[in-house]
Amino acid sequence: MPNCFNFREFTTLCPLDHDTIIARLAAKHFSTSNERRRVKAEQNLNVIITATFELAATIGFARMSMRDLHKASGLSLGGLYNYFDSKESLALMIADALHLVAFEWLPTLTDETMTHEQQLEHLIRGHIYLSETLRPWFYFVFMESKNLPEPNKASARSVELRFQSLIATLLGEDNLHASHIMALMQDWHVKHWKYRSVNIDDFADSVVALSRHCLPG
Amino acid sequence: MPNCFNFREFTTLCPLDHDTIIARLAAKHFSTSNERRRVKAEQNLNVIITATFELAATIGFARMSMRDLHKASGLSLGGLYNYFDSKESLALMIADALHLVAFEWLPTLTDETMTHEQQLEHLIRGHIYLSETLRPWFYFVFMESKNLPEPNKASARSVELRFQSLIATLLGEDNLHASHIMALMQDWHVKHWKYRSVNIDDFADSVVALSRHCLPG
DNA sequence: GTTTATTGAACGAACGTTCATACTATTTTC
DNA sequence: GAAAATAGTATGAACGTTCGTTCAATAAAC
Repeated sequence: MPNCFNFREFTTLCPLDHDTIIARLAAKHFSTSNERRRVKAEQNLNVIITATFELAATIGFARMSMRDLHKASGLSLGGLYNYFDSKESLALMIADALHLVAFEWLPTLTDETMTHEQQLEHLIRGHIYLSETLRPWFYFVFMESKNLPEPNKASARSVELRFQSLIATLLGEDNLHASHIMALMQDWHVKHWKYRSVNIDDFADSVVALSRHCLPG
Repeated sequence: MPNCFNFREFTTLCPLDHDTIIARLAAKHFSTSNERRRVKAEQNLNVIITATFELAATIGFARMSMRDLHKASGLSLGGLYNYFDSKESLALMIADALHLVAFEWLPTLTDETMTHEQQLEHLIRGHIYLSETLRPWFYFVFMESKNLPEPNKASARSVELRFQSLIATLLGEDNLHASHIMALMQDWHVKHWKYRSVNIDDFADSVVALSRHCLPG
């Protein structure tokens, strides 16, 4: 694992975390105005989204009722609707926020001065470490995207395919191997119950090592 | 790919397919009695489960209403309840049937006379090919298990871990690499929209080749 | 004629959403 | 600086709909 970042180093170089995304969402939907109000809006948005993640992970987003969310967040039933237009739009807001923020930033981890092997390692570690920092977001989007309305489902797939193409290019346009690497990386958040006792750097090392066998030549 | 089965050969040697599982379910819930009735019960169970797979794949099982299922299956609203006790028990029936039938049979593909490398290949191809034959079952269980009641969720995880242990043993108790191989195999049904134009034997070849790098020594 | 299976209207509960009302800061008026 | 006016936010009872499920009535099978 020489000359590449580990998880600890990643957290210092990555500008994205849960609070950052919440702040951007709050800024987008509750434009400037008063400072005290902005802080309050951020707090409320935070508890709403955090509670949504917990409920969706245990009983599923579709089974989660607004009354569940009201009880879990502490906000009143009607008050929730100051932060989204409908239950469905809440899911869309979360999915859009992750896609915009995460998958625009990840490709900036590489540049053309690096070897393909180095770029591959940066993308893999970047993806795994970011999916740990934003694990509830990644898990929610993975699980709930499949029954979003068609345009949003298509957009989620296109985001995934775009990242996969990035990897495929490094492998000499080998999309099958690129799919394999995607599956390996995503397993960290999709099946996280398996990895409770696994160190994330060990996991990333292992995926990177396997991915080297996918390089051409 | 010498001395191991491909998908075509697999379909001739595997005793399990969609109709087999339906027949077992029908036999279990509609004991002997009349022959004509048994056939009718099998047909109805078939359309119910097939319609459930389609609806769950598009809008999700939780969003699927009994009226949706009634329209899609052609059975009356009340008539559905001759085949299960509640909506939830329908999901449980499907999950239990797959677990019982598939994961008890898969381990019979190997025996101790084979090398570890051969056993590994048999298990991997067996899993991938079976998940193709029973793709709607595998996809449904993968997607819906996570929000089943706790005992059933735990049982689904234990079934998965049991199969993973089988692989880990072949790798010298390397559970991390065994997890990787599970993730690679499952990608075939979890992200099948990616593999529309991929030949299943090519896919299995690729996973087997990667898995060889996980063998010790 | 008796048994078995099917039907869909009807039920109560729970759903997402709304809105008149109450509250709490901030601004304006004197 | 106190009082009044204004604007922004929070509340939860109430609304119409849809949900999973039941069951008296009906049809089919033996």
